[in-house]
Amino acid sequence: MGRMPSFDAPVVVTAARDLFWDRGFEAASLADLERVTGLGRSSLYHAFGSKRGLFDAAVADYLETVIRPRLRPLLAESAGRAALLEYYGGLSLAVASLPADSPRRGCLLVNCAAGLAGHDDLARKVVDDYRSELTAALRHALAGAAAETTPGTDAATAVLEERARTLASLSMSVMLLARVNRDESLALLATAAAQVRSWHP
Amino acid sequence: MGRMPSFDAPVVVTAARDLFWDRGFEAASLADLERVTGLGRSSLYHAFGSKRGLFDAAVADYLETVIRPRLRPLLAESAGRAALLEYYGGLSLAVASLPADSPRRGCLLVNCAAGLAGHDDLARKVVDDYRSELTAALRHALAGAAAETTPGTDAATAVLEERARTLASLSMSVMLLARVNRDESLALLATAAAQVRSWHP
DNA sequence: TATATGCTGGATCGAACGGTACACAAAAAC
DNA sequence: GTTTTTGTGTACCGTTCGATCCAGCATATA
Repeated sequence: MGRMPSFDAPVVVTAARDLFWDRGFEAASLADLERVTGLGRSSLYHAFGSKRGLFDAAVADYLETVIRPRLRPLLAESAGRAALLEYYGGLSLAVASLPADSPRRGCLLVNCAAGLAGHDDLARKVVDDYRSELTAALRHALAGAAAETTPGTDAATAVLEERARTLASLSMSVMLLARVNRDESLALLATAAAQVRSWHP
Repeated sequence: MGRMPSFDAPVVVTAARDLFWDRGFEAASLADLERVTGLGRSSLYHAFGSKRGLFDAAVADYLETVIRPRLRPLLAESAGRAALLEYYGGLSLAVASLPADSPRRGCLLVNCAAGLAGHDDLARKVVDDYRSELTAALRHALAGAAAETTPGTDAATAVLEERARTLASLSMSVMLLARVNRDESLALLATAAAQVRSWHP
């Protein structure tokens, strides 16, 4: 009973997500959101309640369609050295192939860490959960790699933790630099891959 | 000829700098700037021309009074292992001692990288110059450390470059995380110091 | 077809935004 | 003391912000 929405919700969220990705939460205006989604204010507010509601939906979409597909191979049972190197390869391809004016440069959540998360506890938690998830995925693949290259010896968990933390931080810096200096971002990705190779030759 | 300013310019710039540091360029309103500086709009515009002019002055002050004093020891003739470890020690102290609601958490320029620098070429250049300066300082101290621990052998420049890039990236991540998860930020600083120790035992 | 329900377009809201105009006050120059 | 130059306070500019309201329309249910 009642009229059906004339838009496709996932498409709208994706369009909004790319705008937030590019501009950040505050700098993305409702006029911009109307433009990129093709929806009027009424529909936007009816469907998402507020600008923040739309942003939250965009973040959820970002995690599910951008972040997790990238991390999934690192979490596979068999993940190890090769999965790590493919992770960096895929990231390099993405950074290198994006046009300079693409809205999808860097990472929505890394940008969020420097912006919203400074004063919004909810946003801070989302960003920290992302960091945690990224670190866990890298840790898992590092453990697998250690089992491959030095079979039989359990890697010291302290070493594993430090390496995972290091790689996660390098990934975040890569995303930060992607908006500032693409060549440096790519060089950093190469450095991260080289680090993995030196740990697991 | 003419009236003297009734304010101390460096004090005003410092106050504005701390606000920009905390909120970022766009989220710091003129009303906020009036409040923290104690000056009226007229005086602000008369002295700095625009909000952006004040921001640029704040960035210059930030580089000169916050960044460069920290990097200077790394650039000393004698800089090496000890200088690097002291650099991380100082950073740890700063991150650990700042109250959770301090405006001076993280790094103004790292925040800028995720915000303004995305669409402002001038800001992008300032941020990239900062990255370059940070990397150069770390590279210099790493070269010194290599000369200390393995005297006589010139360190391979490629290795030096990768290590400098890694440490610079870790520093930027530390600043990013300082606004999100202080404990993780400190853990990352400890990891960076441990990395230096493992390279130069 | 009648009705109930929910989507949509457009107008509009009050608040906040960055920026400006101008009269006045104060101090240096003469 | 007069003049000249410059800083300051106040009021206000037009624009944009996120958000809301409401009339009208489309459609699933009965």
